[in-house]
Amino acid sequence: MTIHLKQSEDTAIKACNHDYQVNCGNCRLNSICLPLALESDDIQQLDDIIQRSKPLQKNQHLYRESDDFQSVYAVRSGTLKAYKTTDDGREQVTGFYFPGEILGMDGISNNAHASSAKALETAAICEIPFTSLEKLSALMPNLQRHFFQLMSHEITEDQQLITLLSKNSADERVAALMLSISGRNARRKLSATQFRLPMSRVDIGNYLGLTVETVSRVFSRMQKMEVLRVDNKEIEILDPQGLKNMANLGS
Amino acid sequence: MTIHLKQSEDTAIKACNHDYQVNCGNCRLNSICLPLALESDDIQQLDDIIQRSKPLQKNQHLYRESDDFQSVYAVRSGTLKAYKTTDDGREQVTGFYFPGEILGMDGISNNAHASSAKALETAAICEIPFTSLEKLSALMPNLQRHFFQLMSHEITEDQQLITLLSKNSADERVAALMLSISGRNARRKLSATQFRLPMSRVDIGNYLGLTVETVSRVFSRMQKMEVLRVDNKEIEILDPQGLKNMANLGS
DNA sequence: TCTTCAGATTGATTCACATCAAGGTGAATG
DNA sequence: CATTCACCTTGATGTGAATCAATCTGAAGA
Repeated sequence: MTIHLKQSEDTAIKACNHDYQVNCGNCRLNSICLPLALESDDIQQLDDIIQRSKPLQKNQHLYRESDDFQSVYAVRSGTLKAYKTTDDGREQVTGFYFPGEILGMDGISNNAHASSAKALETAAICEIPFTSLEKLSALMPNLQRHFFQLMSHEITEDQQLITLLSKNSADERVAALMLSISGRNARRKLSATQFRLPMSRVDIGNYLGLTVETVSRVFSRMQKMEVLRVDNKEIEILDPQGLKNMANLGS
Repeated sequence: MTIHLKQSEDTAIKACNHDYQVNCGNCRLNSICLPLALESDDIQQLDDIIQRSKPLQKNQHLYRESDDFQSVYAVRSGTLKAYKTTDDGREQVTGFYFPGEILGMDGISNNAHASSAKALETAAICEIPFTSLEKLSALMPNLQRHFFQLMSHEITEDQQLITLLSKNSADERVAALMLSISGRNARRKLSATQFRLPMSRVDIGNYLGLTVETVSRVFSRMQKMEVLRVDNKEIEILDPQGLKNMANLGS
């Protein structure tokens, strides 16, 4: 069992429930989140525009496609998925967002959210009103730069996914996702080899352009090859190099 | 033959060869390009930071993956493709860029270009040094806003492509691309129904996650169904509604 | 004019993943 | 404690696009 791995984040959720005084300055994630590039007095100003409300429950929406765009959001704890609904009613998952990551930037272009975002588990969110962020950006070159970089990063991530969908096999896609989640855990000082997947097999398949059955078979195959240990949503990477080889991306 | 359709742009290329005094103020594309949101005296300031050099020849690179990031670029005439090279040497086309469109924004995130860009035909380019653009953006809220929107738009476009690759059949993908090109032509006041594809079948297939053979077969099928007339790179959309149905996106 | 060569088309065959179908598992609920 | 239901797994079969293999086309160059 890897319950203990989640402990630090669960604690964070509780802390936030009891203590609405959380701020960017003392946030455990400030080295990977928006404040990353700022001096402490600038952080204070950023902090002043950020709104923290009570946590989202599992399956609650943060925003819906075509909602008015007002804010971008930082994940403080929990995980969200972003998805678009196609005209024939099907769903396309466009991304998963972990603590320290920013979502909602696709809404800037049309002043309306281009996708929906819902919590995969209880999630605490920092809301950053966009007009305030714009004004602050004009005053703080580092913030402006950092936000440009965040958006650019989202573009490169999407391009990675495009390549994955267009060129890679089912095995490679799943391996790449596991490596991505592992890396994002490491960034937050959590285990890179043991973690709990916050999303269902359906979501994984949807995100990777595969069916549930295929995802399930890939996991079984990886387990047989002793690259991964899979126990429902608990994942242990047994052979990181093997997984990288399987992903067939970076050597 | 649809040679006359290209005439306005060919003329633009010649004008630019002979006349390096082109500027944003008198540019035919200023209503769809970066100056879009600006007053005329602001346009002048933007114009001052823009560098125009001699046109790129077919197959010349504008920048290469991992080149130092210095500038973003606006296409004044011609077409470019952006592509990434995967670690095993294969190529993934991530976008096509037509006149009035901005490319290079994926380089902001790491101060290095995340993809390469090469000209599919002779192309005139406006280079916009990014540090200058940043400074100007801090002074002109409209410019900052517009540039945020441009990046956000790139994100939503990439998400469209992700959905296309993940959910749609070969027929649907090709139909969607034809509609996209048609729409972008219309935006530039060119014919929405007759145009010349600037890219090869290989590039189309690569972009859409299909092989050349499949692309070719789809074109043949569309021709048989009298939705499209295809003569090598010359395309005529005979039945726009039929094409939309085929794309199976917006009703 | 003939040659060459890259790009495009068309047909035959194969294969990876989707689809269809049938259980299995475990957390939530009465 | 039994029931339900969402989620996951595994197996059998089908299929759309990839692959393999020719051939065609037209522009560029000798």
